[in-house]
Amino acid sequence: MADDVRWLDSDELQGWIALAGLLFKLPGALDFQLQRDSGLNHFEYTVLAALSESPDRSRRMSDLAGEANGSLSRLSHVVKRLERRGFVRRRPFEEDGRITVATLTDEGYAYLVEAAPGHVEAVRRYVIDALTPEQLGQLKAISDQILAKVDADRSC
Amino acid sequence: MADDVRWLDSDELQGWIALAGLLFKLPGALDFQLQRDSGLNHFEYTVLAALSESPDRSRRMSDLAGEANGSLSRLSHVVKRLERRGFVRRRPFEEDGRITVATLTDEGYAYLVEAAPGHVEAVRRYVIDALTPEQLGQLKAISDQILAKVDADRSC
DNA sequence: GTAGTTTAGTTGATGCTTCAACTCAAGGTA
DNA sequence: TACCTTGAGTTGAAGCATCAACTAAACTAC
Repeated sequence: MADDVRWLDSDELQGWIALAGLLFKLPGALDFQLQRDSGLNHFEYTVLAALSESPDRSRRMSDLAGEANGSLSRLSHVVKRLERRGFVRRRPFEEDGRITVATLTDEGYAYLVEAAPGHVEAVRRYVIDALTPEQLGQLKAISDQILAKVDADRSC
Repeated sequence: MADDVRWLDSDELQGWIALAGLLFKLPGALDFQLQRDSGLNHFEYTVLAALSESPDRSRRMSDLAGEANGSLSRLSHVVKRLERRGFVRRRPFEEDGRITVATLTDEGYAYLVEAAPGHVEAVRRYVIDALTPEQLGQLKAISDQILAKVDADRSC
């Protein structure tokens, strides 16, 4: 057991504890609003939103997984659920049979349009309006830097 | 359908997308390291760590839930698992039979001591070392402000 | 052209989280 | 005393996420 661990000093600990609280609680709060008002969780919403902004409201599965920050397996399960509810359709891509293209249906689009205002309002209430514009910029830089480290680790 | 939704402008959207990425990916990365190296998830680790810093390594369930940022129900399930593994013990509180006190066992403490260096290293790699000290201070302020809004909503 | 490899996606099992329903103890209140 | 209410925790069921195993298509190279 190496005892040369660089433990966190007081400032580091305080910053980390605050972030950990955020990681535990904000997702739950966002999921709660979406689930209550629209019967979607945050990941499902993100998938629908990503599709709605894609050309032809369509995207291949692995692209979509990246866009929505989830694994391909998770996406596959979720798209199956969304397909059952009539919000998404899947079909194989002609030019390469390995590829599956998911498409947002009109019902799915309509459902997203209903869900969006409540979700945006929640994001505004919890995040945007809680911060100054300057802090929001700081948050973007901070998140990007952390994500870069996480992605570096998990992709290789 | 009211159409007076305050949609997000470009800066707001960029900040939110970056944060959303963080919310989706950082927990997974931390869970992955802990699970692989210690067979714990982040919430379980947090519970053990909270107990280890409590007087007598003991704390009543609802306190502990608050400290670990989880619901009482979630904590109850998790403590049951941790009890099965011999890391925690539970007993009723004499002075008020409604209260349950959870105590970290010696085995649990030893296990936590083994798990801590790897977890701290991951936190350092993903978060602390990715940021300047100034950014870490910003992150604490930002997180606290967001959490205040979330808690205001969910507790009342 | 066929054998092996890589790429894309799906599936099933397992485990964790959440929600609602429940138990049990303690504090009123009449 | 009996009754109601509140508070603390537990439990079971249902849904969701994760992991490993799998299928199938396409490329590679002999």
